[in-house]
Amino acid sequence: MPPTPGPYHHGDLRHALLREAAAVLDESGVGALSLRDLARRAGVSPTAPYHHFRGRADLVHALALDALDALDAALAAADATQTDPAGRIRAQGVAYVLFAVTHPERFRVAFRAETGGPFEHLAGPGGALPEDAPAFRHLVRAVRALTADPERQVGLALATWSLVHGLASLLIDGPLRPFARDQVRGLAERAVAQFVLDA
Amino acid sequence: MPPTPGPYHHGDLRHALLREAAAVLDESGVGALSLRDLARRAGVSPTAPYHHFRGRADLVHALALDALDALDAALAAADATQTDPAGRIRAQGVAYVLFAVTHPERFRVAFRAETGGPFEHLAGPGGALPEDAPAFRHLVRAVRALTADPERQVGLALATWSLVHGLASLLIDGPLRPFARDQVRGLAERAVAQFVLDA
DNA sequence: ATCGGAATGTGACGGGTGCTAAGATGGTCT
DNA sequence: AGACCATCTTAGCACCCGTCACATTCCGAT
Repeated sequence: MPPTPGPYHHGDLRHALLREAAAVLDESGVGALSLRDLARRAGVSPTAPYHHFRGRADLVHALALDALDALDAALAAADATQTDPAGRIRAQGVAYVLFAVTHPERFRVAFRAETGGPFEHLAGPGGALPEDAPAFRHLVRAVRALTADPERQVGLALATWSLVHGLASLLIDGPLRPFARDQVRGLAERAVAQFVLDA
Repeated sequence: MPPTPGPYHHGDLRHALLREAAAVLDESGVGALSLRDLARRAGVSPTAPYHHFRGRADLVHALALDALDALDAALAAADATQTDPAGRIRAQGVAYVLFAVTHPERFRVAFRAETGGPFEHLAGPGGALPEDAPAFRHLVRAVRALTADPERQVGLALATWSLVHGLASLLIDGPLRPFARDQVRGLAERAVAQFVLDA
């Protein structure tokens, strides 16, 4: 007899799976995720997860959305610490990089298009800024407050986001990994400052 | 009888596997790579590849090195088209982004740390620029030619690389994907130009 | 030239995974 | 009470990775 067969219906399997998945993700990376393993951890049969996710890709997709939400929240919080537009942009940039360095796996999974990333729905006509993209909208608003010139708005927003995203990526995956955690803040601040010096 | 058993020794299996792998990578992504599948394509037994690669991760690592070499070559070529330092930096930036958009899977695999990326050996003490990092050294040289101030050298090199790397990543995986191919060049040029305006 | 080691290739095996199909169980609503 | 539906289970297929012992070929040393 199985030990503690437990109730036939788990009650909240989907969230339990997501919790376990987040733990595995943080400590072993997205490659270590396995529906069967998660089922095992949740004390449920190997194929039970398929009633809550269409497949592995769907589970990863859900994690990506969560990660993007977390990043979005961190940026919103950073944005709220400042009042002047330039300060808001700088704070968001630093927060962006710090989030990536603090939660590298979450950051990676948030921007992984392989399994149908979280930006599918944004396939609008090229040329326009994705104003409502999560983790981007706060930056757009701050830039709007900084300058009224639309041309400059697009350029500044795109450049700032690219800069911090690239810095974050290089710090996580690239040749900038050796940089210690406590240097990151200074690095990010200096990088972002190059843009918003002139209001 | 198996059709055309072929010679017992393939002769050049390692390179054959790498060629097939590159093809699979380009058209289906790194996730679709399988040693057994590659062996099948090369007309060889399922475990033959293990005599040329320690495992799947090793194969991916080799592909990453190749991809990084290709990027490095593209940057060197772009660098050579210009003579003045600012022009060299701009040309490299545009080439960087164009490479990523043209060969997204190669670009991705080049900067994938999950399976022990190609930047392992660069784990030097933090704070110093990785001068000899492939795909980075040409930029460092151009920056050196632009300004003599070491502080400014570091800032400019890091910021430029971060900018183009981030732009490339966002165009490939992120919310900037809808941007059409022919807009990319202009986007990259405008972004890079914001830095090297002042010599 | 031959002999023996090293490199390369083969087949079978254990452990793991994703995913589907068919049946069992338990809430829920009329 | 009865019927329905979501949830969970068992069984099974196909694929994969990596290791093992064994076969074949090449190549250099004697």
